[in-house]
Amino acid sequence: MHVLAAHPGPPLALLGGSLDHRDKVLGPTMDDVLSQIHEGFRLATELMAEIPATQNDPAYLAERCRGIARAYIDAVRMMYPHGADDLSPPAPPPPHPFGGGGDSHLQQLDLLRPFLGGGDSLPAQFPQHLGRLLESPSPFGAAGTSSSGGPVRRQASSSRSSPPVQQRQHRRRRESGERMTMMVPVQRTGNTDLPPDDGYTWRKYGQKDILGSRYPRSYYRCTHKNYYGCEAKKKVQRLDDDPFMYEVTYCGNHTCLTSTTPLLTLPSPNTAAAASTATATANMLTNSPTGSAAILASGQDLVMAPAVEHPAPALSTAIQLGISWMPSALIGPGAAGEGSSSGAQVNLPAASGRDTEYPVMDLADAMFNSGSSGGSSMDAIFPAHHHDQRDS
DNA sequence: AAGATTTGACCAAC
DNA sequence: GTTGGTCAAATCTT
Repeated sequence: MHVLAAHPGPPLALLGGSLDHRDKVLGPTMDDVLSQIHEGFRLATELMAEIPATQNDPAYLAERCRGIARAYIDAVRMMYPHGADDLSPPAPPPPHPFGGGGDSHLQQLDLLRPFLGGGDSLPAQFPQHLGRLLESPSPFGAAGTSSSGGPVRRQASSSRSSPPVQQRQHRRRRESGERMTMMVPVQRTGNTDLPPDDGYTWRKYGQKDILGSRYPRSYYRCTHKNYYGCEAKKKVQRLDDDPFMYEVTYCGNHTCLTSTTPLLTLPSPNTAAAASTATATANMLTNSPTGSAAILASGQDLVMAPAVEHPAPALSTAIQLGISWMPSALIGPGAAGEGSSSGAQVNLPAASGRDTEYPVMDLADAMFNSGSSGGSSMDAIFPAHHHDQRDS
């Protein structure tokens, strides 16, 4: 369903003209394009098989990623050999009310770049603002949002009594440490009051009405705080002027290895359900709470926020996160069907027994299909997933 | 029963 | 004094 070849209709047409037409002008054939995409997939598959043995060799992995990137970019060039204009659909779909749309193709490529290697792999016709966006290194890490369980309603307890002040622990405020803010769209389906999932497990520990803000701010800390001493926290606040967007501020690093969980998803028939996940994941791909830069999405454009000074996490984490865009089938069956917010465990791929039904074709499909239905094509890359937060 | 959420209170930074 | 971040008992969900 997500295979490019299975989408001869509107999606490809949105790419600036049918390939059939291009064929008539001596351009590459559709078979050529598909072959190129298959090549990218083949390379990606090889890489996945090699990861267990090469995960400690970033140089090698980077080069392999570049090779994969080149394959897909070549596919793009086959379809758009004439420059930047060809990268944009002739009639871009209207922006999605939840923040998607617009330059989705470019954004998708852009968001992938940190994984794809050096800048020389990208088409020269990339818009300048995207180029600037891509200049910063790509820290891996996670960010996110999600809390387990749905909203709970109860009567305020008036009988509660506070403990003596002497028993209160010292509380710090306004930590000056690392922090990163990003804008994340709300979930398009289901309970849109829930902030999007980011793959980590969070526990809400507070909510506060913020002066001048219509919506309260929620405070989360890592679920694994007690077990691993993980000090990662985040604040989630809905924007006044854009109720469909959350401002998520991450503070601290995740030190809980078990929760460095990328969004691992299986393709879902309901691809539109993954808008927030897609964005959250996309943000993960380019940022991290410990990263060097933060992306703030303003409208449809991603805007780079001032960098923060933190090293990228361990390579193992990077790999885990890095493969989140990879064919879900390569990531192992355990990655699918998790609960509703986060906590999926990474299952690094076993070289055998893979189901290659959805792989990079999904990626290519999403890259090349803007979707006239209005949904972000990133959905196809990061389909809806539901995993249970409660992991402890 | 265990774990997560809600929510008023506390407290430090402005 | 105000505000934002955190605590922790009560409550809810699984």
